[in-house]
Amino acid sequence: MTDSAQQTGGAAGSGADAPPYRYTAALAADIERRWQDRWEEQGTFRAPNPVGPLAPAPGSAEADRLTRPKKYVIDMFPYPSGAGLHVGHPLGYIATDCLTRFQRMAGFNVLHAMGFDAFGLPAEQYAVQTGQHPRKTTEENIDRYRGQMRRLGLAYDDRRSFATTDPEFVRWTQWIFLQIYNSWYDAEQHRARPIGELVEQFASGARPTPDGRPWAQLSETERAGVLDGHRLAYRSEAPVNWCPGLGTVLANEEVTPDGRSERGNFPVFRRDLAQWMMRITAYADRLLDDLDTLEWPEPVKMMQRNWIGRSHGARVAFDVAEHAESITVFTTRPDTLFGATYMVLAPEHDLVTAITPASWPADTPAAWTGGAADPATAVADYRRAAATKSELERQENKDKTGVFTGAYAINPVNGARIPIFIADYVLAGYGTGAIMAVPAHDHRDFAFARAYGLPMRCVVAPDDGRGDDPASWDDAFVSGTAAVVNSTGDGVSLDGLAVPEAKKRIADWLAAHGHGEATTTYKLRDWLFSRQRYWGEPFPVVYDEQGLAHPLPAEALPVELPEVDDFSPVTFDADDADSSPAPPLAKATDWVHVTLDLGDGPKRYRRETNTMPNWAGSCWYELRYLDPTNADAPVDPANEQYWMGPRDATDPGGVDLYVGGVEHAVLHLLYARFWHKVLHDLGYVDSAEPFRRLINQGYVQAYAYTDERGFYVPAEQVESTDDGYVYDGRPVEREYGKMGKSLKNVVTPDEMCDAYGADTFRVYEMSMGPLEASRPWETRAVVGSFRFLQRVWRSLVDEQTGQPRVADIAIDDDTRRLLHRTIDGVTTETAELRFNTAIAKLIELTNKLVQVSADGAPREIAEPLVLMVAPFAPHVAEQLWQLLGHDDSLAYQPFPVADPQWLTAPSVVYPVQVNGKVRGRIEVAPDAAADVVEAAALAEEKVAAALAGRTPRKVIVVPGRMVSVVL
RNA sequence: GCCCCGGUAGACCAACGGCAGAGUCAAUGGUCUCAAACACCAUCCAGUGUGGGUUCGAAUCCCACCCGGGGCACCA
Repeated sequence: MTDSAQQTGGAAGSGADAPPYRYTAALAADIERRWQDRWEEQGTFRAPNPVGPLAPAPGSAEADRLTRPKKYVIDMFPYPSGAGLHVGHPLGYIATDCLTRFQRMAGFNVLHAMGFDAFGLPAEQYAVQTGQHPRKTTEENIDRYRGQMRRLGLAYDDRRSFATTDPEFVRWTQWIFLQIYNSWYDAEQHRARPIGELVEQFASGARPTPDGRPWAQLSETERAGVLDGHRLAYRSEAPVNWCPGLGTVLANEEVTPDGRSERGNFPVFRRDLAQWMMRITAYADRLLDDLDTLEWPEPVKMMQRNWIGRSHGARVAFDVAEHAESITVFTTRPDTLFGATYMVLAPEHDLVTAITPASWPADTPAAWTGGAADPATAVADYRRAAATKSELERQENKDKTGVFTGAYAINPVNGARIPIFIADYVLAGYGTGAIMAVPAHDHRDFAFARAYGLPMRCVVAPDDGRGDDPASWDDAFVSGTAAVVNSTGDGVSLDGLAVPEAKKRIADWLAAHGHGEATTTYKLRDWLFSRQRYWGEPFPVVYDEQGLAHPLPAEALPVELPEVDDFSPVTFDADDADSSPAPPLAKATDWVHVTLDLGDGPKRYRRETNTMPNWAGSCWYELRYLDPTNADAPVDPANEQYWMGPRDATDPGGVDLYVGGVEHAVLHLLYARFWHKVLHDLGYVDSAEPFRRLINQGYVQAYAYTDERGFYVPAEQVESTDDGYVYDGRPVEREYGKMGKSLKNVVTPDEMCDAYGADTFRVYEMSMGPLEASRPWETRAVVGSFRFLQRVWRSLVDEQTGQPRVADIAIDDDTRRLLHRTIDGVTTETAELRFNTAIAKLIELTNKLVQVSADGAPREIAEPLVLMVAPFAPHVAEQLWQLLGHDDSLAYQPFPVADPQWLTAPSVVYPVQVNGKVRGRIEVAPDAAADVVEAAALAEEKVAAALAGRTPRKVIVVPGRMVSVVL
């Protein structure tokens, strides 16, 4: 496992007697440094904007670029961690860089930029430990990232880079927050509108207030409360995910299914706390439906669909027998209402206590009571047991448990008395927290009914031959298409209807009789937007003495973080569910208490001390690249329209290509879509979606090795022997996974640049496989890409003198055909991001070039080869281009175009199959008619022998491909 | 349990339904070298996870199963 570069002291190709101009790591480093400097000096990759500070001077080269079609291609920007980049991180960056370099040459105006998602926990935790300000840590890390990226030759527009922590960026993040705060969702028009328009509706009486009083009679506090019920950003006292171990609350998306924090894996508790929320649920339908307009990987779309979790069904109200209460259930199968034989409430359901009677009804089966003497005890015991069960235990144990409440409900369609249970298989947080149980047609209800001896009633006729007696079934019969039976009651009959029609009829009946209505529920919940952290965007909000929130005016932005001595929130024992959040900003009392004039004279106010979650900046950064220096708006509409606007009526617009890891499938991508849609509704952006096309790059994974004690050993020092893997003379176990410090298997791009140069590293990463595929890192294989570039170099440059050895040497037709086939293939493959096959074709052409270049390289091959290599190995390509006699950078040289004349061969060899086996080959003209080919095939010696005089039943000629003879 | 993605040479990966190999690493032999490394030349290497089906013809399309990776998981 020792790699060759290390054996030679760190730099490949170097040797005491190497020719002075051999392409070695040292020469590559020299070339790379030189071209990186030149690109920077000349602003080579600056993309012109239509308007604003980045608009080109008339008549400049950039002005010409504006006339071309555009491409906007970015990667998910990184959080700059203290560890720097390892070889896995830049996979996507290199891919978009190769693509955009190609697109520039192919005639597009290309916007390619990179920034930093720089708020976040690690810098803050470091600050807590060391006292170093997170800004300082962050800036140091960003500098390091910038250095590493520059060294890879990534061609970004340097004017468009920023960090989300930059005060100018924070200013617009806060500004967008205020736009969201000052908006409401008009469910009739399906779009966000300014809150002022809602106020007008209330004031004019066009929209009644919640309690019917005229708007003018409401107090200021009451009005604020009403409006908070509509604002897209609002404060609410609601159950939130409180994580004592992190000292902050978390969004639902940041909590794992087993109830722990995604970061840190600490326990999370539900607590009622006043927090900022984002009304993302208002956009549930559009976030779901618009997925269809996006070119995204299907798994990502599916994860978002699952997360939004829309389901259509009905709410049905069941009266409780001998009670004034009624219980509303949500069901997706209202057509099976006649099959409901019991009801289940979540243990936490509000009405449980109210409906539980003092004693068990007569004839209550012992199994239903949980062994308790009375229902109240049974319910209390069960609730306690359910509460102490962890989410994980609930999941692992799928056996249905529950207990009878002693109460009965009345089925509205037939008046049947059905027992009401509580059971933890019904979740408090979904639907209404109550279900009607239809054991014959639901797997879960079936299992519960079997366990507790509850009756079943078949109301959908099985069409799989199992018969219509549920007692004889092994499981529920679930069908969305079969016919409904046994469903005639109080003025309604569903018998004979197929399930979809039955759903509709019963919904109409329920609505007409006041028992319910068709409805839609979602798993998606509003987005918790407060964090008790220091290193985040402050909210641009203050509170007056009554506690009413006041947004700050745009001129007051950005609200900057105060300097503090202590960056830590008060953290608690990770299991201390009773603790309460205390944000670090609350300690900055001079900052918190301010005197402001918000229009009615100077008054005392208190600042919001929570900060925004670190998703805020990434919700809109793709817009800021478009107009990074705009001081009047997040982005000028003309610039947004040019780079991201919809292409046609069906196109949502957005970034032309977005590359990043699948781990952001729900969180970042859902939040960013939400903000974008709000900005779209309010008229700030033309595009309806932020990211038109998305590709998830694979992971670069690596082997890690553990010794007999289970400790990781440095992977680079492990050797592979016939007896297995050995470290320091002792056998070690190999495992495969992520690259990371703790696994001691990190390889950095800097090491690869030292050993081979950035161009080699780029070519290697791109030739490892398709972008979407994960692949194992193998340092020793990098040398293959190095050899390729070395062959290109050696063919075109004299290793002794450094002079070009290119000449106007004639090439034969076969070579010329290979050249044009390569151009054709590389163009297609590169445009489609199939870089591995594009590079393979370039290697093939290079190998041919080596063969024909004994006395010098034919210019006819050399020039297009250099241009085609350029997207992948830009530095060496620039150097060669210059040696070929060109003064300008090749960044905007037209990509070679294949001549169709040389794409067809002078003759075609057809394999001839007889009964599926290849028996011979014939060579004919490429445009030979089918009957000519057939005649030639049948006449071929070996084919004729195989035929042995028999007449073929059938002869198939596939033009250009093959001949198949069937006997 | 359900849903995705993937199984092709020792490894990574190619192959519009048409001769399984474009390319890379490794291995083996050679050239160069005092020797090695680098470099170069040459050679070796699989019938495509398994079983069916469709077809003149299947790695490719269909069905079932096995293995690996990922996602969801009592969502009514």
